[in-house]
Amino acid sequence: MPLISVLAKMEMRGISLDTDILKDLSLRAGEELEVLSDEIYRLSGENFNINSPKQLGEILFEKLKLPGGSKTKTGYSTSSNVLEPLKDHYRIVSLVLDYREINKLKTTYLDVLPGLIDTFTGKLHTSFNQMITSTGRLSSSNPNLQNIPVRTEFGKLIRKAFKPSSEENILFATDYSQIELRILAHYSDSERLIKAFQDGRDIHSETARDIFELPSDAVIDSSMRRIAKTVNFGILYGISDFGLSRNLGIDRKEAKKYIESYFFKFPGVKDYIDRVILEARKNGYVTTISGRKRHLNRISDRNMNIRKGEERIAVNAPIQGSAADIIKLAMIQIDREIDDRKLKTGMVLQVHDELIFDIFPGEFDTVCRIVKTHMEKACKLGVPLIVEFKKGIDWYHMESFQVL
DNA sequence: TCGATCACGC
DNA sequence: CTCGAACGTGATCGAA
Repeated sequence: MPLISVLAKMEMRGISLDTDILKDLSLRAGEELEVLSDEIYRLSGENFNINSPKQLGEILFEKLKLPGGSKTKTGYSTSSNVLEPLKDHYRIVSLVLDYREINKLKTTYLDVLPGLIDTFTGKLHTSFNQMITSTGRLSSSNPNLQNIPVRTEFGKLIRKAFKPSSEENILFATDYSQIELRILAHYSDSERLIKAFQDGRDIHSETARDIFELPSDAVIDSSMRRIAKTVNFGILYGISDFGLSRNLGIDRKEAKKYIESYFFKFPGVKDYIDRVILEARKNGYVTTISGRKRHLNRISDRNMNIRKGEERIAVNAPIQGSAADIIKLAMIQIDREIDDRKLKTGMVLQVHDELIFDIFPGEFDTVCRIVKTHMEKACKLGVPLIVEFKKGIDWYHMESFQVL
């Protein structure tokens, strides 16, 4: 039953890393940083440490008098939340954001990962920690391979360096489709949510139709879908009108309207939230689908900030934690079957709702079946669990495909 | 050495 | 009227 041996095997197996690719990217990043910092200094009229939020804040908000005053006790906030709205009006802000992105990638990944390759195995070996998180998720450290960039194009290039263990092998990635929203559908027993998943519909577009009160055949444009997607994520995290308004860049009134119409259309979700908070107050903890507890000792605290914070945790922990339970069960079963069949293919990474395998020649079809079956049947919910598949010669060139 | 800030992932 | 997303790891700054 234990997961620990599965994790141990993954850690020992490691993953191949092409350091030439990272060295090349690091060089490019260095040149780009040079150009960006020169231009930032020119526009500032002086040299300073761009990596120092204190110095940067003083340059932007005192010397150059950009709008957007102080925010923290230590001085001006220069977080991307603050800088993002300014970047179209002030070139220096746009350059700073670019600098931050490139510098992050260079110092956290490009210049660090090659030095962590094990001299004996020639591979990268992470540590998967089971005893760290409060929800039951795994964490990964030294190096953290659960936060390899994917969002920006330059960041995604880093994934070209992650390769299967030989030229003949294939990298294979599977991920649960919307597992947390499916768990919410299961717990809330929301008729509309369950129906949407049973019919295999795009859940964010469906949500958009509901909160904007559109007919079921209405075409959903990208901005409506984006709003609905943010609302869905907000629900999972224990939503508030303030949080949603900040995330969508709209005023609080409007955010409140979205939330109200969401709860009107998905009353089961509203009930779930109320129910899980009451449960936390009564028991002092909430539980996941396999019975893991998250203690919430301050759920009835007099301080509203603390209380609201605990309530958000009460809403989110059963969802995030159950997703963690489910993928762990799948990992154990997949590992056992690979072992029983004496296959050489091995699991190499887990990224919360995603598994990555190093597939050996001749084992592809077998492994696809095994992984699909165990992931989709790991837990019986009120909605189907669906898994999506990708394969490729490295972690960048991944192509979707169907497993029947 | 360590808290604060920032940014990467889900 | 407060504060303000859930869960992590890690690089860097700068005060202690």
